[in-house]
Order: sequence, then structure tokens, then C-alpha cells
Amino acid sequence: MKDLLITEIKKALVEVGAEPSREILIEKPNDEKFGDASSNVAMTLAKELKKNPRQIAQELVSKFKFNPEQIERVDIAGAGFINFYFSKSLLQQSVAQILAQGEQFGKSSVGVGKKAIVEYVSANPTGPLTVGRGRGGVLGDCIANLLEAQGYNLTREYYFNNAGRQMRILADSVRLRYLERCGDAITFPDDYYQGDYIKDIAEKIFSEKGDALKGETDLSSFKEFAEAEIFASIKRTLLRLGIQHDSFFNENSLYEKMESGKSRNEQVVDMLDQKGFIERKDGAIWFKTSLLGKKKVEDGKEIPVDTVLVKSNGEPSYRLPDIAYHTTKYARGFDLIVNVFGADHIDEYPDVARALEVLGYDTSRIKVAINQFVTTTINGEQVKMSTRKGNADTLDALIDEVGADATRFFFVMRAKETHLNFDLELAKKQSSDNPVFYLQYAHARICGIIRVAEEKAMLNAEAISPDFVKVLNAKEELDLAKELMRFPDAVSYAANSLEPQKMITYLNGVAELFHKFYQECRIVGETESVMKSRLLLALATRQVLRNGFKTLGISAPERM
RNA sequence: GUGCCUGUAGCUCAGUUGGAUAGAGCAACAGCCUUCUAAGCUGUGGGUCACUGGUUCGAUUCCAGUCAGGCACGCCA
Repeated sequence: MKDLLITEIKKALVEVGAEPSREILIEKPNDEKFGDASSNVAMTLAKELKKNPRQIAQELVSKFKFNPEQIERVDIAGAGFINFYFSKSLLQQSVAQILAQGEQFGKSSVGVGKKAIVEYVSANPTGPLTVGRGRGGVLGDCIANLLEAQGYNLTREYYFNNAGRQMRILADSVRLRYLERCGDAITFPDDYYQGDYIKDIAEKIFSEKGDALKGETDLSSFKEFAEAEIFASIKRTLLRLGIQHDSFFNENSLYEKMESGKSRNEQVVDMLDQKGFIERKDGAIWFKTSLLGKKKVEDGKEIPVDTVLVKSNGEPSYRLPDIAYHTTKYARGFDLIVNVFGADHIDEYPDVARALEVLGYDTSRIKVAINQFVTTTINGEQVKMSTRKGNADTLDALIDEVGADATRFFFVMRAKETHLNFDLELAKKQSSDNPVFYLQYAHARICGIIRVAEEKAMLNAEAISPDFVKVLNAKEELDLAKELMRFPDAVSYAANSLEPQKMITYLNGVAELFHKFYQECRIVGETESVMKSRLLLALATRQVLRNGFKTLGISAPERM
């Protein structure tokens, strides 16, 4: 629809002597008296053509040649807005079109032939997923769904590290709890993993092996056991939310020697060295970010800052593998690289981007979606989350409380950059009049109507001839059809901006218009043609809701 | 102290890239079920878009500063 208007506007621009290759904004006016679509081109041209915007609008409008079956009329209003009014037949036909396209309605081909990767969750296997992680997980998953609907060949990736100090501490935590289970007296250090899940893992080892591992000083068997258990539980939790990655990338692989005899980490250091961005001092290897403008301010003085890539003990700091990891994303041929992570990693990405740029990678392919933290409160009291301390609110507990649909919905209904306050008590209380139910209820209602209609009128709704759309006439019917027609635009808008909550805003509008339509227009008991036309509209609405729910990953219940 | 994010109705938040009279849900009040699901619909009240300047035809939106809150600032990941 937008395309149709834009094409015609561009043609008119040429005729009035303006540059047609500009971006033309079409938006839906917030007041219906200003039409169904509106453009401000005339105003943006005022300076260039040195003319009054209204006069420019006048000239443009006189050049338009719209099919009256599609655009009924074009008006000029206000400072020079051009307002378009859709004709009834356009709205009617759009209903038929939605039904013909079915699940494909709303999909776009802008990403066809392109590869995209969305990296999300990426928690190391040291403990159960927290509520905070859940937000990034759901956000990433919805972004992936949206990009998939845009036609991208999509990879959902999970980046993890099961080596290093954190895993040694985890393994030793399990070992100590195991010894405790065997009856030994232990002292459990404060900086070890305190959570009960450690005891559960120890218990499991004990029930499988008895006290056979009691004298074991090598941590590897504890580590392997703990890692397997925790990873399995993370995947289980994600699956409850419908999140499934199709690629798990182990950070360790970046340390392994490749055919060249070097690891990817080493290669990155070499390449940065060739470009003159490496310095060796104090036994460590530094990335000279100071040359790229990285600095900090102390006592009012600016101090250039370099970044350690390899520590003096020979181990890479986490930044090096992170850079190396990103080079694999390019090597694997991704055209669009989306990274989803929490605000705590905010300082990390600029270094990675600096390195990639030095190495000649096109960083404009990378989009970063940073979600702000979730603060969890219970009865108004804030709970600090830390996996190490073991007092984290687990994502599992949250799903137990409010269900998978509401969990997904809550995480994604707010813009990612807002601080989300998740009151567990409130979430539980709200579960009966949760915003997610408003959407799902609309879907269930439609299913109910169709059931009743099929039974009472002895018909098959799916088999109704699309010709009956021509009967649609009431204001509520046409308003609803108009909104349904916007679905493809809503999907691309949400996908391009990586903002799934825009999908929710749109779907809420659809649900609202449907409920209004339901209130005013009866279906069963009307004349046959009216009933059939309204059933078609209901079916189209159901299709849009389903397609929309799919991008959000929430279910479409037939009964509630 | 520095960087990033946030500040919109009593509460939780939207706000289509700078547009026309700033919206929704919850909460409050008043209505609507012998008829397809009342988890719904209709109406009322509720606002200095944190504050001050700037940019322009036009600012909740962009810029600067101020105030308030969150997060991050290691040879931890």
C-alpha cells in the first residue's frame, strides 16, 4: 500500500521538478478526519523549491493519477499535509488478499538471499538462567522471528565459555558440596557458588557414584558433570519459552590451533600487530585503543587508555576471543549481525568494533541490541541478582508463576532501553487480567464465533467465497480491515528497528478494533451474505493475530 | 568523576523516525450480558511530556546544560 503511494508521489515529484530519490514518509494520521495515510513531502520540499508548502502540495496533488477503486480522494490540509483516503473496495479486497496469503501475509522479501545471525542468551554454564537473562533471551528470540519474517536466512546462536576460572570455581563448589554430602566437614568459601542447585548437582553425583569420588582431587569430573547438568537445565528453561538455538559456539574453539598452526585468537593479535595496534609491555599484550580515541578522565585530565588482550600470565582476556568470535561471523558470510546483550556488557562492544574496523571489517553490518536490566522486586522489596551469591530469581520460577506466554509478553512489551521492574507478586496477581490475555482473548473469541457459525449455519468458514468481501460496509468493519492491511508495514517497522514491542502496540490496535466490531456487528443470525462477509473479516483478523503472535512467540489459544 | 540508558496521567508504560487536539492498560466513577466468550464494549475525571535554554514554519521527539534514578567503568567473564 505504502509502495503504491510512494511510487505515485515520486512520479509527481519529477513532474514538478524535484529530486525524486528522497525518502518519502507515509504515516497514519492519528485523527481519522485526516485520512488513512498522510505524507509531509510538501513541507520537506518547501525550502528546496522556495515555495509555500501548500502550493507545492497543490501541484503534486494535481499530478496524481490514482485508481479510484483504490484511492478515493486526496486532500491537502494544515500546513501542507497531503492526506489520502482509501476507497471501500481497496479495504474489501485487502481482506481477500490476507486470506489468500494466509501464513505468508506480513512476510517480506527484503532479506531473501541474505544471511543473518542473532546472538542471544550466551550465558556461561555456571548456574540457572536468571530473570534478567530472560529478557535478553526473549528479546533476541523475537528479533530473530521478525528477521525471519523479513526473509533472512537466519541463524540463532548461543556463545558460551566452559573454561577458565569461573568453571574451576564451579567445579570446586560442587566438589565441596559433594564432600559435605559424603559426611565430611567442609568450609565453603564466600566467593564460591552459593546456590542450592550446586547441592542438587552434588546430590546427583552422590546418588550415581556414592562416595567413590571422595578422594578425587582432579576437578575435571566434577566440572564435566556440573556443566552437563547446568547446560541441560538452561536449555530446558529456554525451551519452556520456546527458545531454541540452532548453533552453539564454544569460545574454546577460538583457542584451538587451526591449519595455519595458529589459533583465531593468535591470528587476531597478529593482524592487529601488522596494522601497528599492538604493544607488548608489563608482560602483557595490549591493543592500542588509545590510538583510536579511547580515553578516560581522571581529576579533570584525559588519559588515553589501551586494552589488554593477553594477560601477563599468557591467558587472553575475554576481549580477545570476543573479537576473534566476531571475525568468525564475517568468515561465515553473515550480511547482518545482531548482538543482543545486557547493559552490563555495554563497555565491551566498542573495543570489539574498534578492532574489527582496524582489521577492515564492515562494522555497519552489526546491529547491537542492548537491553537494560530487570530489577526484580518481591513485595516491593528489591532483590539483587547474582548467580554467584545464589539469590538470583530464576527464570524457571518466574515461568512457574505466570506462564510462558505472559513471561515472554512482559519481557518484550516494553522498549528494551527502559528499566523493567518485574514485581513477582504483581505479575502473579495480574495473571488474570494480564495484557497478553487481551490479545489472546480476541483470538479465542474469533475461534468461538467460527465454531458457532459453522455449527448453526451448517457451513465451512474456510470455503466461503472471497467475493463476499464486497458486502463489508459498516464503519467498524472497514476500520478493522484498514488496520489489518497495515500488518506488513508493522512487521518491517518492528524488524528494522529491532523493537518487538512495536508489534505488540500494533496487535493491541487490531484486538481493540476487533472487539469494537464484535460489539457492533453480529455475525450469526444475520443474512447469509452479511454473515459470510463478516466471517471472512473474522478469519482475516485471526490470521493477522496468528502471524503476529508467531513473531512474539506466544500461543494462539482457541478457547479461554 | 566519566560513559551508556531512563524521566510522559495516581501506578505501569506506548507514542510510526520533527507534524495536526499527547494515547493505552490498571486504579476511580457511571452505564451495557434472555441473542456469536463481559478476560469484552461505551462514557467521565485525570498532563507545565523532569527543568532551562537552543535549532525551525513546527519539538514529547533533535542539540546543550541542570536535576533525579539505573547500569558499567579490572591484566574478572
